[in-house]
Amino acid sequence: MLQLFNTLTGRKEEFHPLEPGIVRMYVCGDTVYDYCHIGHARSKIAFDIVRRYLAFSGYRVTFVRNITDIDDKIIKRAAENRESVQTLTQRFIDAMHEDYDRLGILRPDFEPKATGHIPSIIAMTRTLIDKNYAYVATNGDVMYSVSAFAEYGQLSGRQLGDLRAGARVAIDEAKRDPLDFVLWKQAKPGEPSWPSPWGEGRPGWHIECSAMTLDLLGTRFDIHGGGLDLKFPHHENEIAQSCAATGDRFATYWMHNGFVNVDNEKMAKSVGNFFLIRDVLNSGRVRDPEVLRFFLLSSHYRGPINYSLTQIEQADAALSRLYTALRDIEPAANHEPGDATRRFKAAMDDDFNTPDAVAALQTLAGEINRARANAPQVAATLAAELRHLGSVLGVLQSSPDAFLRKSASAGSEAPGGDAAIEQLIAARQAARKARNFKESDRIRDELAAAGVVLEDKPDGSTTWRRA
RNA sequence: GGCGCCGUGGCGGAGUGGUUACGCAGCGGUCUGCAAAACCGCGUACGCCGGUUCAAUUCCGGCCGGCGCCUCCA
Repeated sequence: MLQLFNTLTGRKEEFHPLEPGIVRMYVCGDTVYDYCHIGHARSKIAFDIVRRYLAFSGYRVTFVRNITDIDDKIIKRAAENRESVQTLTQRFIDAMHEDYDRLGILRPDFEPKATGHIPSIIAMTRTLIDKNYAYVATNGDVMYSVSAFAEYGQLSGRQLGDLRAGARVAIDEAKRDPLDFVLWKQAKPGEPSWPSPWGEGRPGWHIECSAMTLDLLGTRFDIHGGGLDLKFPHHENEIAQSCAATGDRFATYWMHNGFVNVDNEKMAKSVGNFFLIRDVLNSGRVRDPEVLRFFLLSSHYRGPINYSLTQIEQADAALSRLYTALRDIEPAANHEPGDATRRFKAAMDDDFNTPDAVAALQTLAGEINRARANAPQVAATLAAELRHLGSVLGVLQSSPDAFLRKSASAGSEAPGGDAAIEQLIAARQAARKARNFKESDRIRDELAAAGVVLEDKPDGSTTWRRA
């Protein structure tokens, strides 16, 4: 039985979808004005795992992840670049897809854009005004009145009074309450805008998610996810909007992933300590995108994770061990779920405990290594199990040799490529056959200097990988 | 100021009221022409101080240290 930590209640709860066997989930996506960094990757991978595991567990999953393609930062950046908002956002949407595809993050079933749901946004805003949850402020913006929603603060555990006492609440003359937030914003000259009952304008940030979930998932759905930083105010405001507008309960389970830190500090655009996904993947220090993915799975999704090259190297070593176990084994066509699968499921059922799930894979790799010499059929069966479980985490999807022969250390490429390596290995084989070990060791040293590690097998053949 | 999280062995990182996490690194061994990989074995743990308990890293309280949200943010 799957248990997941529900941020709304602060407890681990048994997971019961609204409709048996069917899960509908929504995850907050990105604002597309720049390239995605490792922090974005973590959130997307965390919920990609949730989705994959739910499907693995037999649920039919509808997965929605939005794109925020209109907001202040986008307008500002487009103006700086002297390009249209549409050109800018499309460029970064394409880049986002490229990055996420490389990381094995499955495309959502629906990937709505805010600008594609303007009529629903306007309709919901009108409903909120009609129900007295919203008002037109003195500056023409439509504001949500937080004091009208009795449950405001339930997700983030905050009291309105405490929030008002906070020193950092912006003072805005147009608001009746400093905590009120914008639903519909009056357009300034030259800004992208849409006609509305309140004049030309554009949506505020929070209303888009409420409108898109309503359009695609209805008034109630099972899981709503996003980064911890979205818990307040974004998700709090979504609840206030959706519950007030529809009278329904919105999402049953709220899930929030922890941050990626650098030197123990949150990775963020505003701090400037961020690493872009594409820069990391292209740095030459990451053998394969799966390494970055595996690194992000090495700690629990709710806790913080510290990004560093040392961590990446350790992830590379650990994942390479799994691939090494799969090498030279043809996985069996079928396999019965064994101890590893039971442990894997138990771990994942416990609020998606990926570190423990990975430990199950490592233990399985050890079993394969022990079985491979004396019980090849057993090894083939276990290898199939390992690959299958790996697919739930989105790793172990390459061929072992292809993975292990990629380089994890930039600048140590052997000249001439793989063909040259094979030639040198053949020359070394000849020297070994003639028991000219001085020459064979010389060739091995030469290859080692180029980052190529040789492994002689019992049958006399030699395989290779990159360090 | 309000709300919340964290502190596990050299590095990461799960977990548990009494029994092996797991990986990386290290040490010893097996295998190997020598290596590599693999396998076998080994080592240094649970921030500090109290309390509860037959027993606490694991529950409770306090302290110290680190971090997050309260403003855009995955």
